[in-house]
Amino acid sequence: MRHLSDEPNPLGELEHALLDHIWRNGPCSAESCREALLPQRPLKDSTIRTVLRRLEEKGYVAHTVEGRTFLYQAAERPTNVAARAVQQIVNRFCGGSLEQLLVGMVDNNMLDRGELERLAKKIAQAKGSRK
Amino acid sequence: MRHLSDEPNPLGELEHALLDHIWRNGPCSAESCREALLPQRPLKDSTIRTVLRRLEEKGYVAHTVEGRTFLYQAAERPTNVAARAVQQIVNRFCGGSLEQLLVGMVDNNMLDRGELERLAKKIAQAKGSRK
DNA sequence: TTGTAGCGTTACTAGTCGTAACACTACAAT
DNA sequence: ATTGTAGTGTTACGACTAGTAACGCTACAA
Repeated sequence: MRHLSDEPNPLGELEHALLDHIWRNGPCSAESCREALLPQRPLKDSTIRTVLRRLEEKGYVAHTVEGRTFLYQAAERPTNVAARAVQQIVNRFCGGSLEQLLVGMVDNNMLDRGELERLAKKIAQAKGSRK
Repeated sequence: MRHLSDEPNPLGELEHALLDHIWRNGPCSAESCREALLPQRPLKDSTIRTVLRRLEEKGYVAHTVEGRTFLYQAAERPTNVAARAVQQIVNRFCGGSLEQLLVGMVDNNMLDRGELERLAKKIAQAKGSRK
């Protein structure tokens, strides 16, 4: 019983591996994806294609037709996907307060306060000069 | 085929609702949980108890016995759960770089650079005086 | 002594993900 | 012209998860 108000799509492990490959390598055919994963996971081509189609249904990738071949490319930058996922978490667990989340990360020694400060400065600067 | 290297447990919607209730209200019996959710979700008591047990299996809550009744209480603070979840996301999607994540959030207008800076200061300060 | 509150056990259902077989189509080489 | 094949679409099956719940057992209270 999936709810409509759910967040826009968790990724399975293989799905993630494929998406990741596309993120790293840019547009790929199903076959090239398969070859890339071969050492880790010897899978049939139909498997790869099924998963790629699912990734497309979920909106993570899109394909264009090149000759007879589908070229899959990422629909979004990974950091954007991550950002939205984090937003969900913040809403669910931190009452919408990003600050609380960051405090929690400090508590869990995932980043120390110094680093956080440094990051903030860096970003504030970079943002000024970028784009 | 669930993988062992998976993150330590996604929550379903009802699971989350119950956990959230416990977070807000402190230790509760199954029955009090059920009553609290009644308006939104009229569920049988056995349903509530099943989900609470699953939450316990997943490590989100623990129970103590009070007379004949189980009192469920949160095993962890929500911000800690959130922090770990975010860590997963950062690893998966941002190459482990929290900075990239934050940049993404700025790009998506989830927080502006000013706010980020302000947060960093606040946290750096609070951390000094707290605990 | 019996009703009932609260527990444990078990189960059904729908959905997701990993995995894949099979069938169809169009081009390429014989 | 025929056929191999690369690439596609369709369909499916098994494992697992989450929502939902029935049922049965036990101990206290009236």
